[in-house]
Amino acid sequence: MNPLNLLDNLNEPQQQAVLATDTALMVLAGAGSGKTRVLTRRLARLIHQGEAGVGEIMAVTFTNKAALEMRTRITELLRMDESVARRMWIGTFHGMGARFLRTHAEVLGFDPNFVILDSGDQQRLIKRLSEQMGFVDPYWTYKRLASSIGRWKDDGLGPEDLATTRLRSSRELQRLSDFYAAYQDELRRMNAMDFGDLLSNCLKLWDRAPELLTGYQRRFRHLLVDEYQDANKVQYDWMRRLAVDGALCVVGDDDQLIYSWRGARLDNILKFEEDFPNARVIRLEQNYRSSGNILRASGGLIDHNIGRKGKTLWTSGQEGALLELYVAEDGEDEARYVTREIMRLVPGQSFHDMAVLVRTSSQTRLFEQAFHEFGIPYRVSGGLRFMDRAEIKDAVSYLRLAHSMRDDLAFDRIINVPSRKLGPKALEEIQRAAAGGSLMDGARRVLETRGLGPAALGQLQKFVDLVDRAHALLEVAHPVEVLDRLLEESGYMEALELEERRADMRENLRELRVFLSQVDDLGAFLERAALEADPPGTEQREDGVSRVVISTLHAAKGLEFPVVFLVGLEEGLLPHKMAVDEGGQAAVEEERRLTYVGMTRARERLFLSHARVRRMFQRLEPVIVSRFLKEIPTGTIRKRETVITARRGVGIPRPRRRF
DNA sequence: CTTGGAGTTATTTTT
DNA sequence: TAACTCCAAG
Repeated sequence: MNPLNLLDNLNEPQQQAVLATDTALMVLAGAGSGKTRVLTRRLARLIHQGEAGVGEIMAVTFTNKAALEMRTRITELLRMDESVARRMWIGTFHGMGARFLRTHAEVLGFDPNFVILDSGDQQRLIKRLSEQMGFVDPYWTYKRLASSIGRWKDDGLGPEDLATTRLRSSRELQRLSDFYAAYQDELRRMNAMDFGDLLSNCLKLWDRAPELLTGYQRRFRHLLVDEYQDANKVQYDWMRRLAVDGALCVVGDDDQLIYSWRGARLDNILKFEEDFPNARVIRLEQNYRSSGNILRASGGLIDHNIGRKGKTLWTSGQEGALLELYVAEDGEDEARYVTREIMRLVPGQSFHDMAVLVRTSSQTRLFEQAFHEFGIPYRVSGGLRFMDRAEIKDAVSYLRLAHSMRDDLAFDRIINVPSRKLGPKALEEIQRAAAGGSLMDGARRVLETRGLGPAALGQLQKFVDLVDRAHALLEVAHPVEVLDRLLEESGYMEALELEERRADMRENLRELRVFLSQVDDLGAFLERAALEADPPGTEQREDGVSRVVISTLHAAKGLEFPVVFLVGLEEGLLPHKMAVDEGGQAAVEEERRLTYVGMTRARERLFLSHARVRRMFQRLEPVIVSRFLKEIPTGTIRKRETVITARRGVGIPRPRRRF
């Protein structure tokens, strides 16, 4: 497009949102109202008009996918050179945080090559620490500890601030506060930060060195925040401090707030006008995505939420087809139904125009199986991610340890993988020898003092030598070579031979190798490995094959498809049992928003379904239909009769009546 | 001491 | 179903 026509094909409020750059701006953008278009045009215009240089704009998103998307669209819109586009600060909150903190790590007493812990690392550390400290409490499982600490960080609470939380007793308050503080000490000792630290340490950094903040405020002439409704306390503070009044634009939709479990607050939308008194608010309510029926159905559903700002989407488009509801016998039948419909639609639609949206990642398996059986190409997004696979984490841990010897979590993960007969007792000895230093140093000391049996010492020596050699090799060789040597000489590849899933694992490691070969700096690689669950070339798999997308509802936000299957509309799943049991009314409203997000992904056809019985763990449980289904206006849905399969009574067990 | 097997149990969503 | 704990063999 000619940059001069940046207002083409925009409606009145959209144009205003592109042009209003004199005061802070909040755009309340309903689903499908052209938000991304407005956002990219606004940025493109700022650059094109010379109101801000390419490097003076910051755009923050919540997911790497969204960041990449925005970057690509602006680059194309302005026909930017790759080298120029690179200078735009477009990324996730966490990515930006890491970037600031790497640059100024020493201000906070960290080494610039600090390690970023993912949630798995965090959990393992908390587990180890709670065992060490004798923190035993049936309620405070290490998982609960981990998620609570994460949540406190999201809420901007340090160990000293827990008094404001709802805890059972002052004794508990003290214990948790002590534990939280010990956890933070441990992170510091390891030169590590978890996800929450990437944000809260930025605030600390700016407190300690205000001139840095001033510098960045001057630098970033415009700050743009996407999916603003999902910002938590720390992200809000982060954003508010970085943006000078008038240089800020946030875009969000209270009906699509689906991350309150991570600290997102509706409050942010309400507070915006208080914190930026001159702020303008623009509402985008014309929907360009979905048919009238889909809009009416989803609008009827979301109307049942009490806590919302309220807005009414409208379209000038067609009513379109009615939604279809299918009641399946069980989960397998539901998957077969979706398969049949896809086959039926496929002459007119490409596979990649269709998506199956699920509440939990465990639901994906049924669809993968059915699609596999019927030869339907598919791609799973959300759910178990590339970087979470055991073999990938192992390989990355080897690299991490070679990169930073202080990375105790990496050490801990791989010291006995493959088995070196160095079990818990050996590790305990190493830990003792470390005496507060790193495990790597502890290992060296154990070797000096011969603090283990001869066989174990031999193995330990080999391990330490391997890491030392890899560390030295990093100076002169490409990381890929280092990885190859690590996996080969550690015996990891050999041990893989004994694994049952070795073909998969090998393939995954090969993909990791490809990804690694594309970077020239191990630090940059590890950064992305920590922050991006699915690095490019792994998740995207751009092989040109058109594939049906299977996605969790969370991962589907921001996407759209001509055909959407929203499955598992059952109590316990949607709304999820956890939300109903633990979160009460507010949590159910969030589940409703999640359903709303799913429905509004659809452009032309929306298929809903649920089963009559569902296999929960071992057991087939009778299903109660989702309350949300009843909240959808009846005139918008057509109910399809269950197709009675011939195998009924043979292959499909009937729900057993319980007494 | 380590390891593998048996038995048990608990299952959301993601940076 | 996978992830964890517990226990006995080597």
